[in-house]
Amino acid sequence: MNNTRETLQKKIIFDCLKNNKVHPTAEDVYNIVHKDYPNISKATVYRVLSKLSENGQIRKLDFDTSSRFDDEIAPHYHFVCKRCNKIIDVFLNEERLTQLDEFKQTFNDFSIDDTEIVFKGLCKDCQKKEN
Amino acid sequence: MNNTRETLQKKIIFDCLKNNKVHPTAEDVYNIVHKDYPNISKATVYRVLSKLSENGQIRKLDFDTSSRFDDEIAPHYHFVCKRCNKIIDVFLNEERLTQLDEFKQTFNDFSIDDTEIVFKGLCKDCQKKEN
DNA sequence: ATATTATTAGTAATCATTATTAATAAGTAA
DNA sequence: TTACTTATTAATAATGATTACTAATAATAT
Repeated sequence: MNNTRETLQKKIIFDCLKNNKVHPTAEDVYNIVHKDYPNISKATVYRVLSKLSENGQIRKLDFDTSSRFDDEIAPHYHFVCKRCNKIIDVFLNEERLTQLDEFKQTFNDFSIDDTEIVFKGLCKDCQKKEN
Repeated sequence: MNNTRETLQKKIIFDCLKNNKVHPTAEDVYNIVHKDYPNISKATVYRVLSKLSENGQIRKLDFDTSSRFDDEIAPHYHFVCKRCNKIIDVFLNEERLTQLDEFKQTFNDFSIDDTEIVFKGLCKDCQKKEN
């Protein structure tokens, strides 16, 4: 006997993330699913997103006033534009990943499970507008 | 003519950060300064900390449910213990800083001003307790 | 010293998130 | 299929962090 249940709400919310790869907030997800499923509760969205990230099925990103959610669970990092707040995924190549791993092993005071890297600056479009 | 004023409150709050290098939240700072200056307002603490970080005099850290503030403005990164929530400063040596700079220059889609890195795992003490 | 106005204290308002609770429905067993 | 157990949900209240508001205060230019 399994103590979790497969519900329509969980499927809807998970699918929403799969179809909206823009790092939406819980509020964003609620607004999207609300269009097609107007009686889904906001608390359900928060709870399901929270549970999914606990289970490692999605990632919770905490570099903003409200948390954002990412269906991409492969190791990657983020760039945030200071002007338009756009978020761009940053993947490291093999060489960089190796460097990062080596670096993490140089610490004796702690063991590292997760690494979050956020780059901030101006995206291409906003650089143009700045001139 | 300067449109900002040097107030006792600003000095008290800035000094508080200098004397409490534990990455306190705004609430923490309020509680500390409140002991010696009971009529300082919580809104003032929030406003002054926000202004100081805008001016680059302190750093605002956003890896928690509430923002934390750091008087150390030299480039450095952070480790957060998942168990006891302790925060440890992580400084990169010259070699690593150079690697990071090189990496940042490989992007054509954006320019990078700031880089925030948060490592998460277990600190030495909590690793022991885990066994 | 006076005038101007940036800043503050105190508090209300807002925003994001979590807790509560009665109703619902997923999974199990009869 | 039907009944049963209880995880999950909808709706909403409560909480916690932060910001907005406003009259009073005090830093600085004149």
